[in-house]
Amino acid sequence: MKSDLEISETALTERQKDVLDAALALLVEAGDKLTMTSVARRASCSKESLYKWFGDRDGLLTATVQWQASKVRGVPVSRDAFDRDALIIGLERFAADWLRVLSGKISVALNRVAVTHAGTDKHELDRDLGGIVLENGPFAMARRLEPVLLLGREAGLLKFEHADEAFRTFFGLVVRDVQIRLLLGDRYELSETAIERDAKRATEQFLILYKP
Amino acid sequence: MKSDLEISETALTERQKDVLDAALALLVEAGDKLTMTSVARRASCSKESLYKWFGDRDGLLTATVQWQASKVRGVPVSRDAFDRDALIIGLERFAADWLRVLSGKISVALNRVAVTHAGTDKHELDRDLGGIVLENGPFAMARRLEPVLLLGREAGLLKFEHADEAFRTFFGLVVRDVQIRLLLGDRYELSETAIERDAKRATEQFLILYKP
DNA sequence: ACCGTACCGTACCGTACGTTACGGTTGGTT
DNA sequence: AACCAACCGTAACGTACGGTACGGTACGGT
Repeated sequence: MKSDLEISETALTERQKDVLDAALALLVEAGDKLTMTSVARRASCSKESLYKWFGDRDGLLTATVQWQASKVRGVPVSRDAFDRDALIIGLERFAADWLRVLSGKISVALNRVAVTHAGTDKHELDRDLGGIVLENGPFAMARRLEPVLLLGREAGLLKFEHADEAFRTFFGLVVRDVQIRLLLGDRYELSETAIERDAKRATEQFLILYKP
Repeated sequence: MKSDLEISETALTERQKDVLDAALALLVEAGDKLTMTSVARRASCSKESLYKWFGDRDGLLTATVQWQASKVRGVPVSRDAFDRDALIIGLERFAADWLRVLSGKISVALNRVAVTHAGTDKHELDRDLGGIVLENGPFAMARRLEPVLLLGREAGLLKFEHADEAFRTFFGLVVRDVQIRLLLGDRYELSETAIERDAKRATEQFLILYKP
């Protein structure tokens, strides 16, 4: 191993990453009917290795979700030159990024399996798919957006009491019924132009609601 | 049979309704790990009857979802004396009703199983759980809200181009991240006062965005 | 009294899949 | 060369569960 300094970290070998990518692809194609055998076959590895590396089926699913989550890290926002245009650009980019992720096949598949799992007890085990998705989805978005909102307020461009409330309203304006419709299997293509249009609209509406 | 005139209709006997209520309760408790045997035991009926009445497991699930859907019919809005207050009352009541339903255990359980099902191919079979939930959830809400919005515009209280777009914004302002968080298993209690507060807030925000 | 219908309870079957076990191959170390 | 660890492929095991079959009971009609 190269750097084993982290405390209790992933430390995935390349081989294991390949396996997780295979599992991810399978999850997108086949949903939760993904089977250990199918993953082994797809990744050209033995089931024994799967069990050695990931413990059991849940461990594999968890590792897969975390692996995908580790791939989508957001980009921060620079603090200097923060004026109204910068705020608008920032919000629009957030909204568009979010819609793009949300409507992607991978996100839909992952959210589906996490929702499915959230129904079957055995929560609290910190290996909790729903928690992981929540943590890397809405919550991560909130954390990333919060500094932007605070900067906006600091600069006198926004007015709100709690950043959390403001974020959740922005979330609603951006996502609307898109996610639930996709999760429920509604055919719903979101073109790039539609995404950008929606991002602009949500941002405009947000600015109206939270203008000083 | 009493009246076999309908083409392909529900025509549930009382006994069958009892069974579906049992299935519903089980679905709330156990999620999708509901098994034919458990339903039979809970409802004190034989598996043979389950298969005779509902065909197979999917048929039972579909019937259960439809049965629940048939129970929550909305109340219409009267057309006369439609002023600004009536509009506000109407919107707030819609929002509060919706939040109440949405955050209920039954709704969460049903949406979970529908999302799970939406991942497993065999769509398009018109016996489509996702479609049913969508139809009786967001789409039904849209149909119920549309006349209110149109009345509001007619009365010069609202300004919008497409009622659908306006509805979806209202949806976003009301639901925000509540539903996805609940579906993903986030502990999130929504008290009655919180519901009413949120309904008011969403309505206010909506009126600001769509004022003439 | 006899029969048909509808139903309950339960035993049973087939299969899919999670999990384990094992024999064989490869590649690096001594 | 000998050895060992890691891994592949596959066969096998156990079980949960969807689906079916069948015997037994209650009841209304004739």
